[in-house]
Amino acid sequence: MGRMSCCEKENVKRGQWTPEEDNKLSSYIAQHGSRNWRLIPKNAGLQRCGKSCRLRWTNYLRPDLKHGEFSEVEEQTIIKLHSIVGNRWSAIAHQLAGRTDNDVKNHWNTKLKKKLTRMGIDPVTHKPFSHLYAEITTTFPPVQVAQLAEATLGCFKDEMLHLLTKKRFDPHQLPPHDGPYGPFVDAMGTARPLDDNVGIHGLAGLCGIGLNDGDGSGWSPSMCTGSTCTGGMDGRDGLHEKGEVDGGGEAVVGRKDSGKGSSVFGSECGFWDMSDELMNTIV
DNA sequence: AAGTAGACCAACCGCCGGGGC
DNA sequence: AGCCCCGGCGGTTGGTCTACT
Repeated sequence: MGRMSCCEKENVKRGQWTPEEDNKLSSYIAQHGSRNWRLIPKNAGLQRCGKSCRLRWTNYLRPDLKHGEFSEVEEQTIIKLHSIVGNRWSAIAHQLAGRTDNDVKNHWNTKLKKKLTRMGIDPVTHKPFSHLYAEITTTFPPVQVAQLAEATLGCFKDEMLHLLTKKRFDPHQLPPHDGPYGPFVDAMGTARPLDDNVGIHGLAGLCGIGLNDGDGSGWSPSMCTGSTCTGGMDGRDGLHEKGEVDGGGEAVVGRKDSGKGSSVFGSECGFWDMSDELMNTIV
């Protein structure tokens, strides 16, 4: 039995905020500040939980917020920062005056992810799909390539299927290998044997797809969120959050302790050129 | 005109870390 | 040291709007 959420403890209202509630909250905070969110709804005469008030204030009512469309510059900034810090929306939002983490997250999920996909770039790894395709076809036998293609349905199916139908797997082009299909060459160019529990899952992480262990029957497009790898890795943001691959390259994207980044994408993808100054402010 | 699907976004949920006791 | 509360965060949900059939 878990602890009740703050909104369950009291008889509080939920759902959309009314203009009167907004007025009450805004005027209370203007007078008394925003310390102690637990007391604010009580003192302001609101039947809301403190958490809901805080969210309403930080995401909508704060006077310094921008509410309009994201500019091209803002979008570029989000993409660049996401390529470095991953889904750390608050860190990204701090670099954008007047934008909240919720704004950034929503904009990423609804617009930018699709934009990158249309450009042929995997929004999870920020690598071109062609790069991923090369990794797939030089690493896996045809059966697994087909499975990957199937698992990719629902994620980036158009891009991947196009690529996967252009070239077939050629076992003779495999590099020398230690494991059943040779070492898994990850995003960092680091060779990993498949039996170290990273191989196919690592690739799945690169593709943003989820995989099951076992007989292969668990392949399912529904497992794929498009932005996170929900199977086989850490279930959250596998490659990013865990820093699965050591050595300090793309795979450190999103690591909270990452101290690198400015040149991370520049050489491999010819992609982003993040200034160290900007990096230092967010990492 | 009605129904449906997809896009968008505000709000909620659950987890985590920090601080106070 | 352990517990509790609070605030912050990222992921997810659900309502509304719009475009399409």
